[in-house]
Amino acid sequence: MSTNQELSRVFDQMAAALELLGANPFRANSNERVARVLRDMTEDVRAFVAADPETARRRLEELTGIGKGSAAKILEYVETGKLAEHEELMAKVPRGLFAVLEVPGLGPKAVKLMWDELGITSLDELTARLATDPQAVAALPRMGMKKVESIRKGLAFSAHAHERTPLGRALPLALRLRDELGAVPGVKRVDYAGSLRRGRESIGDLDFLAAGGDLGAAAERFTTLPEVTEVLAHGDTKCSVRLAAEGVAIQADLRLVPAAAYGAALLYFTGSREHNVRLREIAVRRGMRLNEYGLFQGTDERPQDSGTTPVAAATEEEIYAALGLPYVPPELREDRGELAGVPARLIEAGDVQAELHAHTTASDGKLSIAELAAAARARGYHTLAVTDHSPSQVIAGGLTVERLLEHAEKVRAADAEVDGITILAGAEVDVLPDGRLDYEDEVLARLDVVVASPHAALGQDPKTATARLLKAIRHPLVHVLGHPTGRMIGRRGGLSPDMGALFAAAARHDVALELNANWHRLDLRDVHVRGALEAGCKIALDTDAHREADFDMLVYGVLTARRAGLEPAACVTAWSAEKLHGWLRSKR
DNA sequence: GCCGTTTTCGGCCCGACTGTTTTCAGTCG
Repeated sequence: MSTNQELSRVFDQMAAALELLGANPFRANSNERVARVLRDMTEDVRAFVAADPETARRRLEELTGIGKGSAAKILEYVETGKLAEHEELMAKVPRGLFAVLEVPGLGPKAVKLMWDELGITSLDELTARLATDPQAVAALPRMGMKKVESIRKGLAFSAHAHERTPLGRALPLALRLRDELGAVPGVKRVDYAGSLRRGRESIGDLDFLAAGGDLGAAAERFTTLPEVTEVLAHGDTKCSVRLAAEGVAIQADLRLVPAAAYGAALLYFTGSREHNVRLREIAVRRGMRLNEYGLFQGTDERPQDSGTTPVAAATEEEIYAALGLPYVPPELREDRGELAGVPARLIEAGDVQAELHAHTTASDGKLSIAELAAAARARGYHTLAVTDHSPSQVIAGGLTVERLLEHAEKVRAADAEVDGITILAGAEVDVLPDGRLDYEDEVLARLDVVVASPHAALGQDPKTATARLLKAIRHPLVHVLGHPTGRMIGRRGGLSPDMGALFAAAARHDVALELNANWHRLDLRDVHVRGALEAGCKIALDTDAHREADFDMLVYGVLTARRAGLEPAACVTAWSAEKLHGWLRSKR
């Protein structure tokens, strides 16, 4: 685990402990915020504290959400490996209570009450007490048998409560359901919102929003879809169901909203929660009130109930404008400083014109050179690099030097034959555990494109991993560092190198960092792409295609890239043929 | 604990829903 991850856990634990001890809730909240800022940071705190502690302290204090107190705590933890306040708090709160706090329906007040009055300090103790003596729990203030029942249900559900669905499974399902709902007569508009609309790499549940005439029909359709396994709620303005389809089990909500307030509702249900909080704070400062019904003049409670006409409500754009803010695309709504300014134009799928990372049947792909080229050309690409695996990838059919050179000949022959696209001879060469590459330099020099990627020894410690990847970046024949961490979402964490050092080296040596669009990977991840851009790096948005349908993975990479603020100019695969080819040749 | 284009002190987003209540606290998103 990186130091940033360790620290964000420390602050999260302090926040939970403060809640359980009944401290000032705003103090607990600010610890949570520090945890989030640390999670989103692209730089390794350990590295920049080591470089110069006083500069580090000043730069930490400049971050919104981190003040003098928290900055000092971060330094204390990095320099000594522990934090006195954290240890004091952990000594006061039994460890098992943190798991109890995770049970849906149980919050800090109820957990503290059961701890104080009944001595319950773990999930096991809670389960046992509910089995043997539910009346004792029901008799506590503001409890009752219904509350006991809901805790029982929450306990049964809590093992799965935090499971998230990968973006690549959630998006196709959501698109299909959106189209089904949109086809219901009377429905004028349907969108998915929530973390899916923001393009997060994994999704908690699906949120749909509908407006139009007969919304009862939309609700009826939604709750009787063939994928529905359970209807959780079916009201006038909201329906909730559980869905199972294509290996995905997920909760989905449909909200029915009036067309006049569609933008306010879309803004509200898209989130993130933290972004919405910032917007409402700005509204209050300007003497207005923002909720899911609109932006209202004045700060009265529930202005929508008194028939007040909102200042803005129909579209998201007019709400941002009325707040005096730039329109923020959904992917950037994470309270990571987006209200201070957004990129002029985020990258779109249509901007991508080249694929620099793709495999054929020569290694582990499913397409011939000609088929791969046809698939790339069909998507309007001007350039395709054929980059099969190197010898260390035995399972993937990595090519020996002899086979590689033969393969490159065939690629060049295909390039001469096929019109409308340039086919380049390349390789995805392994970055070996010690940072050497899997082909000799004289072999690499004969290729048009070299993508260097780590595949093995992904459990290396951060220091070794940093040295390994730096060596690959400094190699003069490398164009792209492929899926730099090697992580697989939900399966393995991959390498945790010092990203700041990688970004600085990649910028200096003119190596593009890959954003691998395959939804199992999304590597680099969003915050790392952002860090890379801040350091002046180029990004190669690639699909790592092994079969035709893999080209469609681009959409996941684009969403991730947009979350990082990527503009077309910084993306080598969005460049014109002339510019891209010139850059590739500059390394030969 | 953090923050400031009204503030360095006194605030800190907003509404729905549930279950417990005679007016509202707790939880959730």
